[in-house]
Amino acid sequence: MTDKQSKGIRMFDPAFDYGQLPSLTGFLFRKASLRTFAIFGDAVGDRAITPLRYSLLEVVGANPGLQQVQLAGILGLSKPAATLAIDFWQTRDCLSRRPDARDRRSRGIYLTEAGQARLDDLRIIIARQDAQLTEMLSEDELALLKSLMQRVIEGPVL
Amino acid sequence: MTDKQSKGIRMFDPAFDYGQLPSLTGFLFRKASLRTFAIFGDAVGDRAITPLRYSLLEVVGANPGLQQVQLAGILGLSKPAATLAIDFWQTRDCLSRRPDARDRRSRGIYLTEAGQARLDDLRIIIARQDAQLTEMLSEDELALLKSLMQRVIEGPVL
DNA sequence: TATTGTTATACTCTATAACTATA
DNA sequence: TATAGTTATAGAGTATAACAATA
Repeated sequence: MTDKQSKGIRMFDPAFDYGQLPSLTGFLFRKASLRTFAIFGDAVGDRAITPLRYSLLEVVGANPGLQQVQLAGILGLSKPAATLAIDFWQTRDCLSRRPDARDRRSRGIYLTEAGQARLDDLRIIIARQDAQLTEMLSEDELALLKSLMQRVIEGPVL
Repeated sequence: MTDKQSKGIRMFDPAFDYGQLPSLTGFLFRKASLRTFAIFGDAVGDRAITPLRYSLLEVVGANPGLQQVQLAGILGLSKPAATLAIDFWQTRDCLSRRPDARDRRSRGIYLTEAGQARLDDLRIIIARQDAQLTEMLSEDELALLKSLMQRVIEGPVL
């Protein structure tokens, strides 16, 4: 690979045959995720701030005081992975662990002032890069894409 | 997490606020990829056969005799990662490395007979699981989703 | 006994660097 | 000198198991 910038990542090389891959919706999702991840990194600048870590900050901001096990559940992480993700932001003075008076085993997770400021910044940067990701679609097409994606994500009604 | 089956993975817990995450197309792609990966695993049975490893088999099947560096480029892998992915299938008698008469440094990658049979099986299983992934969409909606996804993946025309 | 959170440990995946053999 | 492929090694990221404190 000669170019690490997202613009340089070619998704399909027309010189080769990809078999049935391009006809698989799941394969398209994976490719779209890769492009998302690439331009996410370009936009945020700091490669340490991954989509997962940003998600953690976003969820804490929207639900102050959650327990670590709850955060682990929401983000689909094991307890140790949640511990480390929280450590990441606490090291950077963006999150704090506060003792819970009612259950002294658990600790509520909160944004610090710096964390709130960081989140405010990131929300803007990331909303902008997300718009860039879909800039080739009209407003109607984007709304349609999102509603179709939502249905696929939620899965079949059993 | 109490249920590792794909059906048991709930994508959004209505008890919590996800901030701006659900409005980000990139976040939806990531969720859709996770669901794809989960039901891929369920469908294939063998957890060692990842989407990447299946992709390798598919590309080799469609382009017999490619060099390893070419495969690495197509799949977005480093050379060592390509070596290991090819090793994986060679160990299972599905791929073979054949010397290239014109350049004795390189080796062409080919499906073995067993590899062709394995690929034939996998293609069917995976096409079926892919259809399952989008079973809540009509044929027209699915076609629309795919064409929108294609455009997002290809990126802006610069 | 069960649960919250941390630490210890191991596994997978991927990368870069160093190496061999060719070109 | 440069390239194809392998091996050595290291760094993320994640998981399970064991542990301490508390319920």
